Amino acid sequence: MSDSVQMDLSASLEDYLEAIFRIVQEKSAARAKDIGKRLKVSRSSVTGALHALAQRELINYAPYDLITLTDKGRAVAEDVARRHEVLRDFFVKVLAVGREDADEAACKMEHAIPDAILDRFLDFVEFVERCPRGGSKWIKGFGYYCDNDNKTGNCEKCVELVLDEVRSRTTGKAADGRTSASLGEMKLGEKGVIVRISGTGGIRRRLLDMGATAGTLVEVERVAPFGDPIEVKIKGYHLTLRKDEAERIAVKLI
Amino acid sequence: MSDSVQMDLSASLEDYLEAIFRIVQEKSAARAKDIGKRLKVSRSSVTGALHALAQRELINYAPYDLITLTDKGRAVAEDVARRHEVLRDFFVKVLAVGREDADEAACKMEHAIPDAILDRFLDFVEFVERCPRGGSKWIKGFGYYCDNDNKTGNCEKCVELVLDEVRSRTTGKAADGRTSASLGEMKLGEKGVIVRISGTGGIRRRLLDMGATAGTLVEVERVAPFGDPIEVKIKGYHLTLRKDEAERIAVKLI
DNA sequence: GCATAATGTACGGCGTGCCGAACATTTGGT
DNA sequence: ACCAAATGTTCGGCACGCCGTACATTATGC
Ligand SMILES: [Mn+2]
Ligand SMILES: [Mn+2]
Ligand SMILES: [Mn+2]
Ligand SMILES: [Mn+2]
Repeated sequence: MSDSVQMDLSASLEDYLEAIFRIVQEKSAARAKDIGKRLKVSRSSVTGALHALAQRELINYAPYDLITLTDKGRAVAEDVARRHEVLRDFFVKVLAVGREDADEAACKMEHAIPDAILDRFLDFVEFVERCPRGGSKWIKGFGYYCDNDNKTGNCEKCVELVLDEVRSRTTGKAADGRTSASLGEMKLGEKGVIVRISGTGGIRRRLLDMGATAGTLVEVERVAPFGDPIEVKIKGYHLTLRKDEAERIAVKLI
Repeated sequence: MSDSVQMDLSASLEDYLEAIFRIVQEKSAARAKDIGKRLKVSRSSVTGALHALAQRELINYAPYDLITLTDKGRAVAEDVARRHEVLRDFFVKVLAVGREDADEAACKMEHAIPDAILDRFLDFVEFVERCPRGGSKWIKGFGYYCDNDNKTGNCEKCVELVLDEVRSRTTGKAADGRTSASLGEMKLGEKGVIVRISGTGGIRRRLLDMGATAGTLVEVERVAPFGDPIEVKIKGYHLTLRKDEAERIAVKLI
């Protein structure tokens, strides 16, 4: 359900690949020096890793040349980055860990987490995010529990927060009253739940491949000037859709 | 707050130490063969690791002899085991992962998790366990969410479960109506929150060292025939207390 | 263009962790 | 007591992954 790409890379090589992926995102091509700096490793170590990655056909590598990812390499790198992000989001959004610490820990643990458990982490974060609009109060109960040493009582405060949440629960409308839409109409930062996927093109395939069916949470991450393309996060994956593709996906706003 | 013992062992050596710890728990002394079987590693690899551990004074080792842990070794092993258990408990109790998978994942990730985040995991599990008596319904909401694909609606069912929980919330009495007690009076499996630590002996010190103050959750894990000694879990640590020590710790049952 | 700096690579070395084969010791059955 | 099986150790070898040094190439300023 989750993976599809497995390459059995060492933790070290996964980190090199992830670093290249990030650098390419920023600068379109990576240079050994940047990789070394990012991973706190010497230039000669980078060369060694590049050979290993090139031999596995994960990067395009010629001595002294700029480094880019092959298609296979990008797929693997995206998988690593997804593990990183799912863990980090859990640490930040559920455990209320600071972004820096969360990133550091995620980058250590991403190499050890099995797919099935990663999926659970993702599900849990989504459960927390979707249940009530705008962030669950009961998860705020945890924040209260953490911060205020409210551990002697029987968690009155946290139950109170849950009650607040339930009382204030809306009927699932967006701020402006819309209750359903197509993915193409959603605005930056809005979240929704997939209701139907009408199209028949490659997108439908891609969505099904990653297990995104009706009920799956979608979040709009980026929108280009004229609303095309639109970047969404689904199941921890970042997906770029053309406007006409996005319009074929019916969602219910939450 | 959490650690106190850090030895900078490799993941591999931590696993050897943890294995020895477990085997000694079961059989009082470990033999190389059992270690190898447990870690799926050859006998010669075990010998190598034993040298490394002996050199760090973590095990008592003489060629051909039985293997035991030094005090330092036991302390480090307990720390590894705690990381393992905190993670496993989170996977099982919060993410609803099966025990086997949870153990396997925990044993991979235990080597990569920072102390601060481990503490958060522990806090989160305790938050879930303590909030309402007998396991939080809202965490059952997550189970429901996972199992039944209840993802299209706006989580009505899970809110319903939270409401149930809030309605049925009791005032914090034990099954037989007791509401407070000393740790010495608690029965197997009961949970409570520390209210006061009267003693002045080593226990007070030990509890404070691991950050257990008023408000800390306690669970009774084992009780010897005449209620002495009593084994409790506090902050992920397993603690064995004499009856007279336990009686000096006032708790509120939950 | 050319000197010089910046960057990249090759190589040898080190530490870790694993293995199998050969050898050593202990254990257990007779 | 003795022999065989079980168990433990040593040794050489391999794969990683890192480093520093020396050397090669490329970029940059003049
Ligand atoms: Mn990493
Ligand atoms: Mn990472
Ligand atoms: Mn482990
Ligand atoms: Mn473990």
